[in-house]
Amino acid sequence: MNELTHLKSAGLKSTLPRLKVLSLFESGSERHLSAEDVYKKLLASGDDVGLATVYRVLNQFEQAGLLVKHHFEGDKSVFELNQGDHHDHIVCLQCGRVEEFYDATIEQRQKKAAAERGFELHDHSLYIYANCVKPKCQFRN
Amino acid sequence: MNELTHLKSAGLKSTLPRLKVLSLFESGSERHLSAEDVYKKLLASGDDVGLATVYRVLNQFEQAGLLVKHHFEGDKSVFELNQGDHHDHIVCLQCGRVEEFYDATIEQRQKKAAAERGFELHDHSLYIYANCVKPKCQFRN
DNA sequence: TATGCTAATGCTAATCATTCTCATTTGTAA
DNA sequence: TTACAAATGAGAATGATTAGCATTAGCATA
Repeated sequence: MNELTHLKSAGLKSTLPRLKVLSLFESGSERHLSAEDVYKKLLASGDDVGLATVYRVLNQFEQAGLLVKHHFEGDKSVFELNQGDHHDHIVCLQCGRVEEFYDATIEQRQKKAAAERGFELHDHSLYIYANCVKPKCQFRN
Repeated sequence: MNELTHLKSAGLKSTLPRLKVLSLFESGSERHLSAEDVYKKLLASGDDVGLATVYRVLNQFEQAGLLVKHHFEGDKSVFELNQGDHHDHIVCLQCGRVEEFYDATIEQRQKKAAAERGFELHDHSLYIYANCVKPKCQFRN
């Protein structure tokens, strides 16, 4: 299933801005991008889409299930391609690097915690804030 | 250790706005309050402090370790008294009710997940979004 | 392939939470 | 009581995100 099909099946017209945003995520240079990031990257590559459009498209893609939105510490939200595999995130407080992880036990205990208290689990967000170490960590970007 | 001592040991002058904010949290009518909430409650009880002061005081209290700040889904942050016991939160998507829980296994697996990937865990945030059921849930407030 | 309609885009202005500025007021230590 | 730094209050400023609206571009049809 390619970009075009993705858009169609989400009931979205295949427009230039949408294709560009989508292929930016699929190019995979960086997995987690904010609206601002996307906007700048597109400008840098000569494609000029409006910032408002970027916001709109990102939200539509999230609704359509093509992207997932996250709120890391701080204010702005970031998006990543939805590849069907749920995972949580570890964020380096110094360099901002993000690593993904999945822990079946944690998932299961959450479900249990909710159930025991009479809640029907809908969703959850788990972010681990940490410091990564020498080779990988590029202090403050 | 009373309010005054708390403030002093945090290097904060004992001022009227600070005492009022602190006792609001200690009165315990509601555990999780946003800056706006605090502001309105103070106004309602005849104490008029500026909104800017509320924000300042809340942040100082957080730095001082008297309060803990959370970012539930949505935009505004909420604060709660820091009683030393770390816990996570389940938030009802319908009525907004918040319940706290602690799961040692989850805590431990998080530490493990970070360590295995070469991170030094500093902090984490875990929110479960769910729907609570009949008796307790007051749909949409 | 040309036409028309609706959805999409791109500005700019508006919102909302939060922070900053700065003149005025208030704790507090001498 | 005095003096001074720290704290407050009001409103302006900020930063991310959204809304409003005139213009443009997909896309289905003739």
